[in-house]
Amino acid sequence: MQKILDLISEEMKKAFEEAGYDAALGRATLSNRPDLCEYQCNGAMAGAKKYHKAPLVIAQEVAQKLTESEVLAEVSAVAPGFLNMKVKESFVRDYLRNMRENDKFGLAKPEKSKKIIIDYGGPNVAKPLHVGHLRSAIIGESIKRICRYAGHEVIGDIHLGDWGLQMGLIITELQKRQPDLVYFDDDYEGDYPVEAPFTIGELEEIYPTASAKSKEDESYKADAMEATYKLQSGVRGYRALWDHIIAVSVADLKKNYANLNVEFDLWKGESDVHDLIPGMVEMMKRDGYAYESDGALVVDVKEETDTKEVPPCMILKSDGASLYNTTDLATIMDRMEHYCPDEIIYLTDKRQDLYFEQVFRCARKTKLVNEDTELVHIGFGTMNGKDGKPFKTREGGVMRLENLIREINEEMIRKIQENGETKGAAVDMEQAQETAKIVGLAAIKYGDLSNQASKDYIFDMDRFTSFEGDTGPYVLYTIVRIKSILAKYEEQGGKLTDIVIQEATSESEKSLMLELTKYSAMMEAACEEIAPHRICAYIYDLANAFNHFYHETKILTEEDAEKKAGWIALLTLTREVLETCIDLLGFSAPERM
RNA sequence: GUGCGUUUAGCUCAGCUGGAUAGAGCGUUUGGCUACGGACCAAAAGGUCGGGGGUUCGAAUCCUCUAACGCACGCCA
Repeated sequence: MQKILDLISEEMKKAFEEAGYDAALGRATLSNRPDLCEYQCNGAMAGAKKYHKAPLVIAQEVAQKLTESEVLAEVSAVAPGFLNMKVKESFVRDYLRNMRENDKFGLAKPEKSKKIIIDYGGPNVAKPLHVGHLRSAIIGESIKRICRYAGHEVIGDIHLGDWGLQMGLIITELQKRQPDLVYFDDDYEGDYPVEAPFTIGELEEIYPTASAKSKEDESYKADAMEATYKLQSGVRGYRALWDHIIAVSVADLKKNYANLNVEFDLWKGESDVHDLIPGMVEMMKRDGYAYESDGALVVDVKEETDTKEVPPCMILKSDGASLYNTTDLATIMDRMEHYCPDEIIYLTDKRQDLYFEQVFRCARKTKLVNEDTELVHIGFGTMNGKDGKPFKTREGGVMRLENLIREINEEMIRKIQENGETKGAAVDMEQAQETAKIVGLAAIKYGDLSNQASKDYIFDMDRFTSFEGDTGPYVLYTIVRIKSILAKYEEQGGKLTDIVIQEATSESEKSLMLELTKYSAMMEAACEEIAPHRICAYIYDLANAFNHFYHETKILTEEDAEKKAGWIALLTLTREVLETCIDLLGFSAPERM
């Protein structure tokens, strides 16, 4: 299905051509003066020089050709040469009817369906999630859903941090505390227990303790490095212990991500590519890419056209150990082999921009990726507190994600109760909690996604949880309101099937309809630019347009049955579009709130 | 030092790829509840788009210089 702007442009281009001008001048755009018109075309001004004619004359000639248009109701030429247009009610009606009948409201399929891997989340095992993980999860999940909806094959991979020194630290601390565990007995040959010798709570306490000790105590650190080495070289007991750590930690992570409505297709980690590293390093040396510099193994990634200094990409540290770069490169190799994606998208903090530039260049130079596989880094900004500095707890520590979510939920419950009380209705606590969870998540996600990902943003709990203004709860409220009307219509014996949208009979109705027609163009842009914030801006406008229409129109008491049914059809489409959009943002609407 | 990013209303942010009078929300002021959900709607006030120069019919948007702030620049991830 063609986008509405393309249809209007086509009409315009024909008119330009008929009037003897270049058709390309006929490109129509949305009006930026809604008080004057709905759409505009500035081609007459652009063509003035080429044709040595006053722009207004050109515009008038073109407008002349459109008096019989099926699409445009009004076309006027205005000084200095604008073409102002209004579209026909029947045209809009037909467009919306088509939207309802088409899959995805008529969104065109991509020219080529790509296979895309999205690498997001990136938590470390045995460490609690904190607010720093929030953006990667929220933005990554939304991008995954948008790309998938647009028609691409998308694989989301959590890319766990599960293989570094941190694992050695945990094992070391465990050994100090429980030296008698069979895992530490080198002579033990039997099966290891199925049950882990620790809980997630203990694990989360062990890591920071061990980390602190290793910073103060050299010999402790040496032990941890030794343990890391033994783990990585496959010592049985260490490996079994590691399995426990992963299992306990992953179970907890799954629970936490599920609460965020975030789902990964793959739970791979750094450990999965450990065995690939020696071969990869060998290849890089053999093919002459890697060389030794200051004891470390590096690959040059400078390019002639660089205006900045790009340091070489380090493959191995001077002690021979692998590092982040190494596992990332090996992961690329692994992904190429198993999935052969057209594109890999990484979501991390934007401070890692240069780092990814190096890794991508290195992967290309050493031919780890196909030439036509795109590597994309999407760097997001920092989540700041109201003071404009990185978000912290009141005490100044790192805020755990669970606590942040709990605070939001408590605030939501308070608001729901308040509302119930002012209405005089009894508040069902269980239902209130369920609703608070849904609305709270929308508040957090909308608050994040409505900003451009690459920018820092201020996390303002009061603002995000408000039901007024440009917020998640406001959008949900609008959806709930529509649902409520549709339910009443059915109660009154109306049917939601076999009804069709009619021509608009009021300004506010037409505005709502025109807002709906923008859907495809918005979605294409959101996907192409990988920009969830466009969806947020759109549903906010759409919700506003609906509320405006709603306020002016008595729907259920309308006596003309066809008109009433047309409105119900319009509401149904509005609801479907809104719900589709919020699903792509990663949240949903409750039945009541 | 080099590079990247940011700078738009009191605050938080948009600005659809160069168009007319730069838009929202919050906050402030004002009006609307005999309710299809007022958790809403309507209206007002509020801006030399960091600053200078340039490109052109026309610039928040493109080029250039400049300022402030943030970030990154080989053995962390």
